[in-house]
Amino acid sequence: MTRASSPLKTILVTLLQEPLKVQSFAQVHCLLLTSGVTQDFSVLVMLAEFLASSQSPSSAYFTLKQTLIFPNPFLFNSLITVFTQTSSPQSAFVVYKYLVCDGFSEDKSTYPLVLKSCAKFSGIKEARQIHAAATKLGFLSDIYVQNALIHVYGLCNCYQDAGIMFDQMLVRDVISWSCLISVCVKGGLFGDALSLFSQMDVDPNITTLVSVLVACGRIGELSMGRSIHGLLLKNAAILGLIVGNALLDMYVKCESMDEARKVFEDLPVKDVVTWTSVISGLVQCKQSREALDVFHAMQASGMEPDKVVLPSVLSACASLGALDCGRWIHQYIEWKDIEQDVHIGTALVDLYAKCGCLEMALNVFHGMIYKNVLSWNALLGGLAMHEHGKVALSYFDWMVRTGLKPNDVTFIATLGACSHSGLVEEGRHLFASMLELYDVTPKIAHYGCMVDLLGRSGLVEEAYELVKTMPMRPDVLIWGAMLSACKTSGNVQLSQQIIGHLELEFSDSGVFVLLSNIYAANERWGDIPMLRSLMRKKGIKKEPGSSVIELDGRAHEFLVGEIKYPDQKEEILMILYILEKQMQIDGQ
DNA sequence: TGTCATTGGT
Repeated sequence: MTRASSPLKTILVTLLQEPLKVQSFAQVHCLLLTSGVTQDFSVLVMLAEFLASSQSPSSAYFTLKQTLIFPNPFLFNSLITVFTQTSSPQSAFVVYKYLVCDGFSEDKSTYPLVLKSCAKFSGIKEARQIHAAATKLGFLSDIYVQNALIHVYGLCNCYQDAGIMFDQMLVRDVISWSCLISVCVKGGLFGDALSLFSQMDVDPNITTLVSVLVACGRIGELSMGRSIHGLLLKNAAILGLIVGNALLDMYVKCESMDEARKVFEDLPVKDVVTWTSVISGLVQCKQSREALDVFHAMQASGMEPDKVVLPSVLSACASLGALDCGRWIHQYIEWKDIEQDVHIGTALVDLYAKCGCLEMALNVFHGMIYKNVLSWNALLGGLAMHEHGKVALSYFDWMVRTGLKPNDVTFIATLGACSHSGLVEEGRHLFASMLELYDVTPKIAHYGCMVDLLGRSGLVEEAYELVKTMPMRPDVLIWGAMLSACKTSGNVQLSQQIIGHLELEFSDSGVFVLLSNIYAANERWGDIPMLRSLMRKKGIKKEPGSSVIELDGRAHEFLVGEIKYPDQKEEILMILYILEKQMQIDGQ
């Protein structure tokens, strides 16, 4: 091959590395064509990469075609590869179409490459065309093509086609198995993924094990996750970052935080994914204070938070009422120009709503470009909590008008809003519409909302009728709501019936607090020691009440006894006070 | 020169 003079090549290579305007590229292209550099393969590869990253697929294809003396599949494959990596992977398929129309210059490597682009833009129609062409031209027997087809069919939710491809293969390698397992995981078919793993007749590789770990985490298969951990340790002394992160997240999802912490501490290198897994895990396990501590440690280590970790941190702030910390994060998002996607927006709405800043919650909510059901739920929950029943109902109507389908949480929030604002008729109507209009089957929590709504409005008998006709067994929350209703209306007789159920079935300290509340409201002081001895007999201990306050941006938890009157727990404290007093009287 | 892998909110 004739090599171009080295200085000219250097100049051209430099020019190709610059982001050029089309006009000046034309000049560079002239130089390329006239200098003989086009016979230098490495320059041609650079040209192909340059074209795909800066021009339309048609212009890139035809420019490359003009430049080549002999058509070369490798260079067209480079075009396809680079287009696949851009934000418009469809362009890769356009290049493939031109290749097919010209009737030359594709090879067997073209098929996996262009199928990968289809997987990226979910082009099932395009993938089927490629499948047909590969069959016709005899490329289907290539294991790379087969594996790529399994992948693309799986990602386009055509699991049956992926399975058929897999079954038709005469020889399957570890990639074939990994492809099918990973598409099962992506499609939420975690059980299928694990069953495929158990059927594997070749040794799994690291990638396979990562997919299997994800499946274990999602269905809480802790023991299998642990055995994969053992398998990994046998093969590598130190876990790589992706494998370590997958392992860590498996323990997190299985809520085995001690093991998760151990993996976390042993990881020699941590990235933002590592920190995110631990923080979101702690939030899910209701350890929000620890989550904020880890977040502060993450910042101290110099790791920059991103748009994925921040919703979890905001959620921790929301559940602790750590408004200052949440506000700081909101400012940080604006300062660092972090994309305010639907996750971040929803987490901010939730934070402000839970902390009682409804105006801010509404501001953020209305500023969101895209809202999903969870965004509306966060707002509705906030409105419910702060007794804006009518406003919540109008937002509910608005949500439905936008075409979004409410889910079960939407109804819990909206029924709760009715309950807190005493909107009985509206609540009844909403409850009836759940299944009828929105295809959402009422769960026990929805019955709980209705019992609460009716009970708070003094309709104890109607609430009890509803409990009796429920399609499921009433749980402790339902009876708790009934007892509260009895307390409000002073219906001791009905409460006795309910207590009968409770004494037999439940051992929850909250119910006993409610019971004592009823006795106290009816001045039945004599029954309280009976209650207390029943608690002792059933081995029930009252969990200490707790509250959290924020000081200098840090959340601090206080147990009962450490501070005198944590306002949120005032009612429980009062009851405990009554119980203690009664004990003192008994003792005298 | 081609096929498979990690983190998110009510």
